[in-house]
Amino acid sequence: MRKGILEYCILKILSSKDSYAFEIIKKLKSLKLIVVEGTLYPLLSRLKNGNFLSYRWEESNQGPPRKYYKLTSEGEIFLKELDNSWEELAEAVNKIRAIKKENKIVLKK
Amino acid sequence: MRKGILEYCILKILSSKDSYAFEIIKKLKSLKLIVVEGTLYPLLSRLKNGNFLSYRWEESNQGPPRKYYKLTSEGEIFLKELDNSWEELAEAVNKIRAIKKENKIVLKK
DNA sequence: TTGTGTACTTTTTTATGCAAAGTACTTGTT
DNA sequence: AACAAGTACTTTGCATAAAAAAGTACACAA
Repeated sequence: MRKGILEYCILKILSSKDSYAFEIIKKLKSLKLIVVEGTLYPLLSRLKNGNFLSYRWEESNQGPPRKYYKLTSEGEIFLKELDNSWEELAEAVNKIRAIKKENKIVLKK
Repeated sequence: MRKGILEYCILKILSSKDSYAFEIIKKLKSLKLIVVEGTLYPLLSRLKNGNFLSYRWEESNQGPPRKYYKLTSEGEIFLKELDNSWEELAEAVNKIRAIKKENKIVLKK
């Protein structure tokens, strides 16, 4: 439904610190959000193609080079929109969660 | 991502009161969750085919007959699972929302 | 040299959600 | 009588998103 929750999480994480895919996956896992590579890499590419992210390569001393992603100014604006969407969604769902069970009328003998 | 938010909302609404599609749409709209028929009807069918819902027909005095959906016992169990999923998701997202922007070291002259 | 951990990429499948168009009943308006 | 508007359910077809799966490649340790 209101798509973009994962996108929102990724952008939010990147807004605090430039990061690369593998690190993002580890962070999400530590927060109990299972995300696999097959989901994250295409998502990052989409965000980059949409001009919400840019990247640079950096060497690593323990493995292959890393692609560090960074929010663009468009990305920051988009992040604010997603922030509002999340609040609206959470509010709506919480209202639904608060719905009381309707009392059925039970006829006494 | 963690699919099932709409499903969750529908089941939760039905758990409080048997209802029909048109009424559910109106309720969701009033909560600012835009849902259209093309989304809801197939979703209700899927839930029925999965044995989470059953239905009965009821005449209406102002329009065509209505299909009232009702949670099955399997549906109640599924609803509890979705309830947990939502809590986990909301908790994870809120943790991400709380991430502080990293201070960049600025060298003074 | 074999395995493990790191890291990115691509392809394929599945499911979700929406747009759009269609059927059909009731009530009110011209 | 004809038509529009509101109610109510159904189906089809498309676009996108997420997951599964398989692949490439580097570093290091046993």
